[in-house]
Parts: sequence; structure tokens; C-alpha cells
Amino acid sequence: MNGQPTLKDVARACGVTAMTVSNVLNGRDKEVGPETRKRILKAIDDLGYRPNFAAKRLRAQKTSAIGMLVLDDVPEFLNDPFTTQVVAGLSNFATEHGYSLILQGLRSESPSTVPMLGHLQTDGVCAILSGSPDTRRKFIKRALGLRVPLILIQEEFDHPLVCSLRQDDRGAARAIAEYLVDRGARRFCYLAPSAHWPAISERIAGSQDVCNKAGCSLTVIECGDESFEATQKAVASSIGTEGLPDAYIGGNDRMAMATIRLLQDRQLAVPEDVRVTGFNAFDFASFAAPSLVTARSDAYEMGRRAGIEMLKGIELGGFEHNDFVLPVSFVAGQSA
Amino acid sequence: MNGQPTLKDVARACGVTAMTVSNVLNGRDKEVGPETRKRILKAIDDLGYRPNFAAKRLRAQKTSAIGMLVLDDVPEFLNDPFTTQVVAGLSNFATEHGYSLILQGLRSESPSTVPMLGHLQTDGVCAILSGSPDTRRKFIKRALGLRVPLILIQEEFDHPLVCSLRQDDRGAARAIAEYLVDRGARRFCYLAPSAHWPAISERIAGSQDVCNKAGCSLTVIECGDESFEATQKAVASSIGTEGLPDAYIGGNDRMAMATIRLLQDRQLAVPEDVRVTGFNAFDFASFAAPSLVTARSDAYEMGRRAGIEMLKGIELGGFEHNDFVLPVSFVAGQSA
DNA sequence: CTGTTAGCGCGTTCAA
DNA sequence: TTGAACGCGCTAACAG
Repeated sequence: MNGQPTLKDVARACGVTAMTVSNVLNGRDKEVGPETRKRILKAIDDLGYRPNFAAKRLRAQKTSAIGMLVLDDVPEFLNDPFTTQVVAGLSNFATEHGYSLILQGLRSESPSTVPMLGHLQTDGVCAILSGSPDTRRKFIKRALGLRVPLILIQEEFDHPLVCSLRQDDRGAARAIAEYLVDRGARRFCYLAPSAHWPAISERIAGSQDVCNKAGCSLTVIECGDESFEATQKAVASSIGTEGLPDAYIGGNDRMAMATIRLLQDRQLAVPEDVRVTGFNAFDFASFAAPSLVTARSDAYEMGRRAGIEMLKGIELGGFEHNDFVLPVSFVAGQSA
Repeated sequence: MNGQPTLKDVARACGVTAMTVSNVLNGRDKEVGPETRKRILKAIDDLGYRPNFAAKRLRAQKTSAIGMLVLDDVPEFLNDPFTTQVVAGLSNFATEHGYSLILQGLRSESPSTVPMLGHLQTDGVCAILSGSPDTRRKFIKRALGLRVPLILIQEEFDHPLVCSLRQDDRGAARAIAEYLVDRGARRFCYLAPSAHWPAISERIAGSQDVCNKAGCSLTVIECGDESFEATQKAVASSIGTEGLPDAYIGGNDRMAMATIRLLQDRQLAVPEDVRVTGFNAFDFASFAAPSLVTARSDAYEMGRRAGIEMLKGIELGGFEHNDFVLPVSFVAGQSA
């Protein structure tokens, strides 16, 4: 009696039944007299009544929650600005539509991933993956065990319960490469992580498209885990064996900036001596010197879009369209 | 009958009652014969039974969820790396302890903040605030309306249901200032956002402590919303009127890096001509040239700590200690 | 060791 | 226009 007031408490206070109160709360106004209605609303306010969601959910057989999963190797699973923007966009959308967002990071290789996943009870799941293709596929299959719509960011998977949201990586990569070719570059190095993400493959393919047409060369440098150190080591080694290219095309801004630092330490001017481009521009990139040429994907918007498709998927119990490719804008910095 | 199997379904399949199955699931092994137990576990596995959390919660009068609120002016509420690390730490801790983390961003000034808050139903709430002191206090009072333990990051508030988790900003600021004094700097400018956060005040106070003792001067430059542009504008104006100091002490890494860029554009060498320091180092700072001297707060650990205190708070229905100050480590970059 | 009963808070269904 | 009964899935408290 001393906890949160229930529907019954409100009803008692008004001398009506719980049902009547419920009708008022759910906007079934025509079922209730305007006079009674007023009295009830006042009582609700006075008592500070708030509906119990657990009860509602149990009754409705619906959680009104969306799960956001981030598969990552490290515990700090929100390090990537692309990820955080997606999460923010989805979270806001969910909140605005009466859903709560349950955020969970999962270590890609951990065996505890399975029980953790089982603990998730939501009407739909959105996931951002990382790790090897094998790890990712395994994860997807497990996530499908939840039997709810699954939206994958930057990852394809053919299944009626799965919807992919991707950005036009190939097109963006083409734009970057064309920009460089226009400025006279002919010999390119592509900075890629050793793990072969689909998105990275697309970006390489886009650069290759342009190189083929323009008769340029493209060498892929594998930068391990794309960390600062790994990238610099890989680039240094490449310079040792094959010399300097006209431009480095970064698979992302991190690798690009690590490369810029390396070149600067060697007294090379960027972009005068060598050009360097990035990918997935985020705020912080503008703090780097010199500014990067980069593609900016609107990750926040992608998160919102995930919300939109998710609600459709939940309503329909599956997806009508299950692959969307979103545009990417091209951003030329001031001095690159 | 075609949805998820329930406890009853499992019981029926084994020819026992739901209660017995429940006993098995909750580890009350002594209540159940080992033979029956085995049979039940098999049936659970065969049917792919998973407990319904909504029912559990309703029964237990406990949500087993923690709310993470981020009050921000912009929709992209996960832009700040400090915030994301706290969220990641708390999320992991919650997951490991059988709680789910519900993430919600709130626009500081929006009137919809109130209903949004009401939609949150969790056993406890952790919040990172921003905006004016007035906005923040208003928010705290509303959050207290939820009548659950509230943990505030970098924010004090005297109330039995509130616990503050702060870092030792003053101590860290002292360490930075001493570092600069040791290297001969005497005239300082402090880069602060125009909004007066408690944390910023502490940092200024720490610098002032050192300046007082060493007989140095300290001027505070208000950098508006601490954006790249606002910071550069404020610094430029300060240089115009008061000339160049020996060192800029950044209220955070963003402002510090904006300042470095400005100085470099004016052909000033950092740190040879002017020193610049940052605050709250995060990964990306290492990509900036030159490396920053900065204080690194372990925000991830702070998130985990929030989880620890939250669980205590939930169990006790309030906090025993309600102000914790966590240490901050000092990080000297390679070339600053 | 196992079964029965009852109720968490809400909403649908049917009756008044 | 309002009321009563029932059940969503689970578990505490007792019986047997």
C-alpha cells in the first residue's frame, strides 16, 4: 500500500473501478463521462500515479524496448564515433516513439556472449558488429535465436528477419579517388585493417574502379588492428620496400591521421609532398592538422533510420525491404 | 500456444507443476529430486524455454534495469568521449550483474524532458548533466521524482537518494600547473567554457592554487560553447588585447587542440613558443600534433564504479556515502 | 520432495 | 456508462 499507487488505488480514490481509469488513460474518452474523466485525471495527478510497465508488458506480450548491441573486442565498446552516433540516433528515435533502448556491449570472442544475449528481451535488436567474418556470422545466428527483427549496421545477411543498413562506401570511395586523380595523383596506397570488413572491401573496390579507369596503381597496406602504432608500422614498412606513393587513401580517419603524423615526423609535407585522405569524418577530425579530405557518413541519421525500419519490422514481424544503402557526403578539408 | 513456451508448458511436458520447474531454474536444488531435475532441464532445453522477464519483474516488484540519462543541448548526446566511456563502463557492469541498461538522451531545455523522464522505469538512475546550473538543478529535482537512487557524474547535490561521483579535478589541475611552472611558465591563460560547470571551477581553482604559490598570473578566457570556432575566436581576441601568455591551460582537450591549431596557423611553435595543455585525455588526443600534456580520467572505470555504488544504493534504498572523488592521472605527451 | 493457492498490475471480454 | 471476472507468466507460502 505504501509503494507506487496502482490503478486500483486511483479507482478507489474516485469511487470507480480500475477499468474506468484504464479507459481514461488510454484515451478511450467516449467510454467515460467527461465529469468522471476530470475527477480521475485529478486523482491521478494527486496520487502521482504512474502505470506499471512490467504489468503492461506482461499483459500486452510486448516489451516496448529495442536492444542495441555492439560487438567489440574491447570493453570500451563506445570508442568509435560512428557507433556512438548511430546509438544516439536510435536512442532518440526509440524514446520519441515510446520505446526504451537497452544498450549492451558484447565482447566478440567471449563465451559469455551467449548467456548475455539470452538475457536480452526486446521487440527488436539493432547490432553493430566487429571482429572476423566468422565471429560476426556466428553472432548473427545467435541473435536470430531471439526471434525478433534484427537490423545490422554496415553488414549484410540474407534472412527475412534481418535488415541491413549500409552506407554507399563504394560511391564515397570513388569520389575520394576522383578528387585525388584530379589533383594529379597516380600512385595510390590504400590503408586497410587486416580484418576484411565488407565496408572496407567496398571502399577498396570504389578506389579500384577509379584507378582502373584512370590507369593508376593501387596498393593495399594492411594496418593490423588499425591502431595508431600498427598503422604507422605498416606504412613505414611499405615506404621502405616500395617508396612513397602520391596519395594514401585511408580506410578511416584514424589510420589517415596516424599516417599524417608519421609523414610529418619524416619532414614530409601533407598535402604538398603526399596526400592523405580519410573516411567517416567526425567532429574530431577537424582538430587534426592538416584537415583531412574525407567522406562523412551521417551516422546519427543512420541510427534514426534504423529506428524507423525497426518499428516497421516489429509491426510486420519481419522486413519488406531488407537492404538499404544510404548516401555518403564528401567533405574536402581546407588544406588537403 | 505458439509463442514462447512458458513455465507451464515445460511443466506439462514433464508431468510436474510449474512450481517445480521454477525451483529448478532458481537453483533451489534441495527442493527437487535429482531425477526430476534432469528431466526438467532437458525439457527446458528441448523447448527452448526462456523466462519471461516482464512476469518476473511484475512479481518481484523490481525492474532489474538501470537508467542512464545524458542531458545535453544537442541530439547527438554521445559526442563526448568522457560520456561514452562512462556509459560503456556502466553498461558492462550492469550486464554482468543481471541488469539491463536503458540509455536515454535528454535535451536540456526541452519541455518534453518531463514526460520522457516519467517513461523511465528502472531501479536506479545514473545521469551526466550539462547546461546551466539552473537547468541541471531542475533536472535533478525531476529525476528525484522517480524515487530511485540517483548517481550523478561530476555533479554534487545534497540528498539521501543522490550519490556524486567526481574526479579530482582540482588535484589534476594543480599537477598540470606545476608541470608548467617547473618548465618556466609564469603567465597563464585558462581556457574555459562560458557555462560554469563545477568541474571547470575546480580546475581553475587548482591552477590558481599553484599560481598563487608561485606568484604567477592566471587569466580565464571564456570560450563560449567550447567549440573549435568559439575557442579560436576567444583566444584570438585575447591575444589581441593582452598578448601571448607562456602557456594555455585547456579546460579540456578540445579547446586545447583548437588553440594549438590557431597558434600553428600564426607560425608559433608549440611547445617552444607557447605551451598548451589539455584535460580529460582520450584516445584521439594522441592523433593531434603535437602531443598534449593532459590529465587522463579513467571514465570507463568511473562508469563501473557508478554501477557498484548503484547496486549498493538499490539494495539499501539509498546511499551510505554520497560523494566520491576519484583520482585522475597525469599524462605528459612526448613533445609538449 | 511435489502440488495448490494466491496475487503482482494491467487490459480484454462480457455482462449489467 | 460502468462493473466483475479472468488471465498474461512467475514465485512465495503453505499444504500434502
